[in-house]
Amino acid sequence: MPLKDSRPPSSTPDTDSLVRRLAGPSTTKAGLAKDQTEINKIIAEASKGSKFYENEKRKDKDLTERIEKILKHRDEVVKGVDLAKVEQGVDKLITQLEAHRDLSQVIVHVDMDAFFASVELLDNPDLASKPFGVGHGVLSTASYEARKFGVRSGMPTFIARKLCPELIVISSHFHRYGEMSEKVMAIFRRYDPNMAAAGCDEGYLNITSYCEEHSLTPEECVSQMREIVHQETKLTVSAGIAPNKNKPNGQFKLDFEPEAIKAFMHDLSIRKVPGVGRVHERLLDSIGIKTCGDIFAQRAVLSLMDKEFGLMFLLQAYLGIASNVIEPWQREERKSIGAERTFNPISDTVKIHAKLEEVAAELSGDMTAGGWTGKTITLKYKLDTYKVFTRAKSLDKWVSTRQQDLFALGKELLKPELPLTLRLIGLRVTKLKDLKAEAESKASGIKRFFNSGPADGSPAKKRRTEEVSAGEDDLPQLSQDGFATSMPGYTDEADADAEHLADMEEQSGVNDMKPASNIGAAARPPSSSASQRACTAKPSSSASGPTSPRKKRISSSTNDERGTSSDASAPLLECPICGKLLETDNQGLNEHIDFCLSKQAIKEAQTASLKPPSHSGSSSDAKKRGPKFAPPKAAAKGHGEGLLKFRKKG
DNA sequence: GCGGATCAC
DNA sequence: TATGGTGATCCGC
Repeated sequence: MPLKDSRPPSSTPDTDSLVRRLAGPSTTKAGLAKDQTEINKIIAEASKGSKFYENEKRKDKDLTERIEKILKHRDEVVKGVDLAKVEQGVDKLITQLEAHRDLSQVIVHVDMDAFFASVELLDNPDLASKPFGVGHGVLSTASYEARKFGVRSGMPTFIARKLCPELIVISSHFHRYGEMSEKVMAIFRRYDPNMAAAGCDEGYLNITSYCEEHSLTPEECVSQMREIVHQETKLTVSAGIAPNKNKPNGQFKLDFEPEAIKAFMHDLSIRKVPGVGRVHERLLDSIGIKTCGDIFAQRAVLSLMDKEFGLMFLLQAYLGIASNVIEPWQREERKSIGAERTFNPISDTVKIHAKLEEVAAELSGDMTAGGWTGKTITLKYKLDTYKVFTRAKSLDKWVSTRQQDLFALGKELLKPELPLTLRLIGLRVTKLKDLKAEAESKASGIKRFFNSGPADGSPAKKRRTEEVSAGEDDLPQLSQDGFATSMPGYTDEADADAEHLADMEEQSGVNDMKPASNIGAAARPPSSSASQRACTAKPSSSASGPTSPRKKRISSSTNDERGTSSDASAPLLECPICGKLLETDNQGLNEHIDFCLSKQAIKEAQTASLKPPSHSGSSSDAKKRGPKFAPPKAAAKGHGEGLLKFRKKG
């Protein structure tokens, strides 16, 4: 496209939102320091004119238009409505949520500091105090020194060098990260055998039992744990007891008091709430919400526009309430398996097929090693313009795991799309079937079933049980030779630090980042992610105790049938959302609430307890169209590890 | 069931 | 020169 752009670079100044967008998703936020705007400008300048830049510009424009529509819709919806009355309804909901806050569990969010960079430092002390990054075309992490220049994970190296000319770029050593990750996770498991790993450098622990049994305060317990990690691995880890986390090498505990929690949330950027990314941040900003505290002031609008904003989700953020159930990720939870690869743009169909074949080979290997098959196959491709498309097909039978068959299916899906100029191609299989479980159950009468013991719903108790039966041997993978080429997720605390360090590098203890995750007794369910999957070498096994300890976790997702589980025993509690009486303990109730916060449930709760005057909208709302905005209700649970695998290079 | 979006890591 | 990979969820149709 020899298209010329006739305008001088300066004639069309980038909008603020575009400049920020170009800075990358990992710019967690926080009022950008002065430096940050300067840095963003440099990044935007370096990107200017590229296809990537044009694509970001397009997305930014789309979002801007979407926001305009939302505001218009808001003005319409608010018209003639008694907002005070709507607020009263929301206040009732808040009261109910508050009444069921569970502060009984001590949840810790642990996060290794600049993980990849720290491991590299162990192996090469010469790097100490030097600005360096790890990665190939894109950095997966940056040392603290490099972050001072604005270098972040996820940043292309050519831009990183513009920000920091002396930057040292070294390649990744995933095998090492995997080894170290295992060591650290093993230490965490001493404190909570049921911990949930979130990527290879993060995790959530419920230390309630450990503290009791060892007569330790949460702070003592976590200090000790961090010290042991340091002694045994020379790596530092930050931890947040309750809500936030601090780093580097910091530790923070929030008082387990509703008021303290709300005060903490009040000034916390909405962007730090798990589930709120760059897009939702802008949408919320458009109606005056920048911090969790702002949610309260806008509750009437949020209630009237629940569909767009997700009222219950935001109220929980405002209150600092979230799930406090920590469980290791389980194999049954897997929903898809796939592979994709980026390359320099290709138009030649023969060459595109060659790439597709490589991807098919990789997927085949992963499916075979993991013991998976499925019923639906999805082709994904990204044009050289960065626009992404998917094409799927569901079969009558299980997808073959053979490379040639996957390749053939991929070609079939791709055919009607050609000709194309692509920069990425991928394949994914969903509607999975677990071949290992099947083989196992056939072989022996495995009893992987829940002995549903309702009474022991408390995580604390579960913890004790621990039955780790280790079965699993899977192991696999092994990379042959390998060199890991794929970028394993960035992670490493991705972001934030850069900006914070810029203005607060000194004070090591305070800088929270991320999330408001485990507020109070609520920990953010570690989300899924396989992020640094490539890093752990032998994953599975150790990881979670395979045998599913049972317990079927509640999915919190949309419409599952509402638990009719009326087990016996336990007191009766009323769910604030659905009003249902449950025979369970507080913990069980919390789980139910998570689960209950589905679209349907929210709707019921609102009409039942809110009842906005005019806007009762019956059902006509449906057509209201409009941009959608519904953050994950309860956040997914995290996996963490079972899927780490080793990638090889091709 | 499909495709686009958004998000986490 | 040049901007990742894996997996999940939600929504509209």
